[in-house]
Amino acid sequence: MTASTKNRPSSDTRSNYTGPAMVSTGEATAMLHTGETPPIRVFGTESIRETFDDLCLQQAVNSRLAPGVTDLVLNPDAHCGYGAPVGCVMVSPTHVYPGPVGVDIKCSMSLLQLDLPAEAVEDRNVRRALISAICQRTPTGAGKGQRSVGKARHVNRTLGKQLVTEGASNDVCRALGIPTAWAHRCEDSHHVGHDDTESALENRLETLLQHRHMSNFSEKMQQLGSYGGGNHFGECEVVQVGDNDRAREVAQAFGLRDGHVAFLSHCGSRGFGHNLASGQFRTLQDKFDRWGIPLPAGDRQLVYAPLGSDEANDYLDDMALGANFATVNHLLINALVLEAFQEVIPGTQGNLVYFISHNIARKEIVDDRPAWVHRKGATRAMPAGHHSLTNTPFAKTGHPILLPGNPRDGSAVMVADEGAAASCYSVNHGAGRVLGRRHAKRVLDQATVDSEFDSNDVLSNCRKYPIDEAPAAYKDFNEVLRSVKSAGLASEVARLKARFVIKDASKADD
DNA sequence: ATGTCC
Repeated sequence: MTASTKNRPSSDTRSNYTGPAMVSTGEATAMLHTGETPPIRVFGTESIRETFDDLCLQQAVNSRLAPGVTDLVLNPDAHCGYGAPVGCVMVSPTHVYPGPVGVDIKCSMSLLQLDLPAEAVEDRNVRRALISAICQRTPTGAGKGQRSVGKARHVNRTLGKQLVTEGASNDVCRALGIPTAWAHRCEDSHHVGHDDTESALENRLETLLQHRHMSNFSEKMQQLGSYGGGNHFGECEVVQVGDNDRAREVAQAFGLRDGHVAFLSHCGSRGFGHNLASGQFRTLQDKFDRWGIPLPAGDRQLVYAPLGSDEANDYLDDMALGANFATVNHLLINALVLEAFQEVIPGTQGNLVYFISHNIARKEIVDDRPAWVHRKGATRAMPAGHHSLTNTPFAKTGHPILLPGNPRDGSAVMVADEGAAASCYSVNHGAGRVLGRRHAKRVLDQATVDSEFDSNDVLSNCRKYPIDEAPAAYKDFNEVLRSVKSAGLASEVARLKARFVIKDASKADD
C-alpha cells in the first residue's frame, strides 16, 4: 500500500454506495439512509449538516454496515477520520473496533476550578508569568515530557507499571502528589482488563514489555504530565454561568464559580497510547491479511475483533492500559497547573470539576443488553437519574460535559437532557474541523490569526499561533452548540472565556 | 494523535 492511500479508504470503498441520502427530520436532526439497515441518526442544524463531506458520510455508512454494529450516531462536529468519522458513536454488543476508538486512546477534557476572581488574571504580566510557570511544568510538543521546575515527580518503571494497571488509585495519586479526591471527579478513574480484573492488565503488560515496540516503556512513562501536540491544549478561562435557574443550580452542583478563573485541558495517552493503538492496528491488519478476512468496505482502518477472541481480549486490555495512562496524565497535569498558579499567585486553591473522555469504548447497557459503545470524538452524556450515575456526585444533575470550542468564541460546560437517549447518551466533543490541516495552512493568514488573538486579549505561549489550529479551521462553535440544544441532547450550564492558551508552538514557524 | 514509517 502506498503512502498516499494508507490513511484513506481504498477507491473500491465507494463501489456499493451511490451517495448520501440524508433526510431532515427536525431543525437539528436527520436520518442518513444506508439501504438495508436502519438509518443513521444525524444531529446538526442544516448549516452544520452541510459541513459533512462525502467521505465523512461514506465513513459513517461503512461503519454502520460493518460486522456486529447495531447503531451509529453522527454528531454535529463530525469530519473525516480513520475508518470511522471523528464525531461518531458506534455500538456493538459483539465486536470491538480499534479505529472507532481512535489512535489517541482516551483523549479527554478536564476542567480545574480555581478560587480566583476573573480580575486576578486581568494583568497581562500575571498571565505571562502563569504561561511561563505552566509551560515549565507541563511541556508541549512531540516527545516532550521532562519538567524543569517544581516538586520532583519522576515516574520510574515500577510506578509506570503501577499507574497503567491501577489508574488513579490512592497509591498512584499519593505517589504523584495528586489529590485523591480528584479520582471521584473522573468519568472512569480506573480501567480493568477484558475479564474485569486488574491482573489481566498486569499479565498483558508483561507480554507487551517483551515486544520491541514497547521497549521504550520507561521513556514513555516520562511523558506523564505533558500535553503533546496537534489539537491538544491547556487554556485559562473565566467561567460565565448561564443566566437561568437551572444553569445556576447545576453549576453549583458541578462546583463551578461564576466570574472566577478555571483551567481547561485537552490531551490523551501520549506516546504510550499511540504505541498501543498502532500495535493493535498492525496486529489485526496482519491477521486480516493472513487469514483473508474481508475488510469492512475494504478499509484497513475498520479492522475488528469478535468479543471473546484472544484478539478482542488483547485489544480491550491495551485500551485499558492506555486509558489508565491518559487518566493519570490528566490528573497530574491538573496538579501541575495548580502548582504553577500557586507559584505565581500564592494561596490559590483549586478543585477538579470533571475529567471526561471523547476517544474510548465503554461497556454500557444499550436496549437492555451490554454493548461496547465506541465514542470517537464523542462525549458521554448521561442525564439526571441515569442508572450509571448512581453513587456519583452527579446522580441528581447529570455529569458535566466539557466541550472545547475555540479561544475566540469560548468553550462550554453542558449537562445532558432526557433526549440524549436518542444519541446513545452522547454529544459532540468540540467544534470539529472544517478545514484540513494542509488546507488551513494554505487559505488562512498568519497575521490575521495572530491579530485576532490580540484584539480578543487572549495571550499564548506561541509567538505564532499554529495556523492549522486557528479558530477559522474549526466549525462555528455557536452553531454546533445550537445543534446540540435544539436536538434536545443537552443544555448549556456555563461558557468559558479564554484568557490565555498553551499550545505546541514547535511547528508554528514552518 | 504520533519524534508524523521500525
